[in-house]
Amino acid sequence: MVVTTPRHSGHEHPRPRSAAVVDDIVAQLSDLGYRDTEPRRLVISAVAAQGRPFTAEELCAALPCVGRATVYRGLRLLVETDQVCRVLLEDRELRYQLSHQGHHHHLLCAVCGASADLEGCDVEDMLREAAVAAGFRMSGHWLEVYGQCSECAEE
Amino acid sequence: MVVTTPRHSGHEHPRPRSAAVVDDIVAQLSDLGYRDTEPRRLVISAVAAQGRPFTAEELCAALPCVGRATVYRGLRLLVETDQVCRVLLEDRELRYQLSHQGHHHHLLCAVCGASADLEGCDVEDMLREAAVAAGFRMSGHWLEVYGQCSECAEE
DNA sequence: CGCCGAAATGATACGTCATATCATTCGCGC
DNA sequence: GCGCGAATGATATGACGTATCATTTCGGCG
Repeated sequence: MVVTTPRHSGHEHPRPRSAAVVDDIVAQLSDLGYRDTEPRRLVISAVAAQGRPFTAEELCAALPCVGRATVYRGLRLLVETDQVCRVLLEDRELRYQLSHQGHHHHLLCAVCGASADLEGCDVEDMLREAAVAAGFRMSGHWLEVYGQCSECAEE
Repeated sequence: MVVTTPRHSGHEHPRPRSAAVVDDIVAQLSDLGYRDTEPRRLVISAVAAQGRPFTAEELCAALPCVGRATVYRGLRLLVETDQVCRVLLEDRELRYQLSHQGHHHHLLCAVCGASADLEGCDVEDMLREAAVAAGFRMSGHWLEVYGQCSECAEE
């Protein structure tokens, strides 16, 4: 269930755009029984502020006032509740980013680190068939695609 | 270039089958300028003796007489020369196995750890097209498929 | 409002995995 | 054999993430 953020009735407050995203996520977590805490909001806020896939350590660095363990726990919670998805770089470095939809895969720019969602590509069925041919029952998969985004490819 | 192991002219020696594989790999490394050393042969031999994807640590444990650094270096060399390929489990654990062919993907059994090569499935083209649609130039990808092999699925 | 139990936090210790360092050894071409 | 440079291995280092546990905080309830 996707809950859209309720609009304020009056004029716009000078509140950062991301605040709405944070409130939205906090509300969803609240529905699941997770508390609304200051450090957790800070983590979510920092996640929402990232422009591209980031590492857990980067998040820790961006949140010097929040304990490392809390950052890691918050990140894990967000992944488990599908608010954040994990992406794997070519060198096996693990990064995170806000997830915008259900299951999907990522195109990752090896130069600038930008990511794009891979659309109109359902490898799932293809993989399942190939798995069956090998006598396997497919239960999951991991797929990342690497390349260069249009901007970086120009240079 | 694939070099088949020369057969002995006479009768079969009681030499393990894997010895031929080891000789073969050592010969290929030699062509590339890498020396034929005792510890390296031990590493290759242990790799060839594995029945399924294994971790670097397992290899270290199987080779108590070889230094850890040497095991890791040997493994890295084998990966770089395409003698061994890396597979990634669902929990991000990295494993290795002898590679039998060029670029391909793996089906991994989550129960027994067995692996099978994914045949007749060229996701490459599909991914490349989807990448182009997103304005990316694809340069590589990482794909692992998880499931249960026929034996483990029965239970 | 104030209490209380459970959840959450954070400082820190710990564990794993892999690489860096560097003195010593060893393969191998001459 | 000789010697040079590759290879080794004991060890330090470091990245990354979790476990522990005393303390704090949330939020439901009377």
